[in-house]
Amino acid sequence: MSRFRPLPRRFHQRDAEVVARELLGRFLVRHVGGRRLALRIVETEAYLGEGDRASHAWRGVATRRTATLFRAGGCAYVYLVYGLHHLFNVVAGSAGDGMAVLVRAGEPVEGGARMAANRGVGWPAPAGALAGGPGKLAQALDIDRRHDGLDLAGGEVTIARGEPVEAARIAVGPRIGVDYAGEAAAWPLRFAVAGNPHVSRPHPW
DNA sequence: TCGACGATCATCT
DNA sequence: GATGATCGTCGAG
Repeated sequence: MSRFRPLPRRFHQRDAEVVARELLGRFLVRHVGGRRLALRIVETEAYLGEGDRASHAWRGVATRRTATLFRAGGCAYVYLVYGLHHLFNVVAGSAGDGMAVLVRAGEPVEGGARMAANRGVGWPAPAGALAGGPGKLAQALDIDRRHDGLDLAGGEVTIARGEPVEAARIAVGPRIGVDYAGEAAAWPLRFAVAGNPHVSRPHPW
């Protein structure tokens, strides 16, 4: 009996913006090598699919890389950026939507020492050093393209229940690193737990 | 087949 | 604030 109970698949099968808000405060749990690593999600971004130029799905058709992005909500979408970093997303919506939520930052709640080792930093680590950014988060949890397409309702990587964050405590702003996306770059689709020190950029709002 | 370019991070000035 | 690392993916030819 675990303190981490997975959320049902239908939790993720809603609009990406709703899922992005409601993922705050939940747990991202990784089972590896007989150990359990867990983060409390404190920062997310929504990618709306076709029509959202910042999304890998903006043209509306699946490519080799984006095939899992078009599946039904509740599975992982993991890819490599800049030839260096893996980014972990939760696929949202229904099959064909191409919607997803990028998990940008988390607060370590279990397995911190192991995450520090995965990251190559000392332990204890300062806030944000382990998972204060999407590339760091994936590295801390040893997540890479092997996990692309995995069901998040139970298995190596799961999203578990936690205390949802009330709307008044959610900071909203434009997404990071999508300046190329024209009008969509300014859309307020980045969500964070206001004032949380593990967020990927210090007091961005 | 080739060229351009990232949903980033660490390190430098 | 600026820059280099580093490679899979995609669209053009």
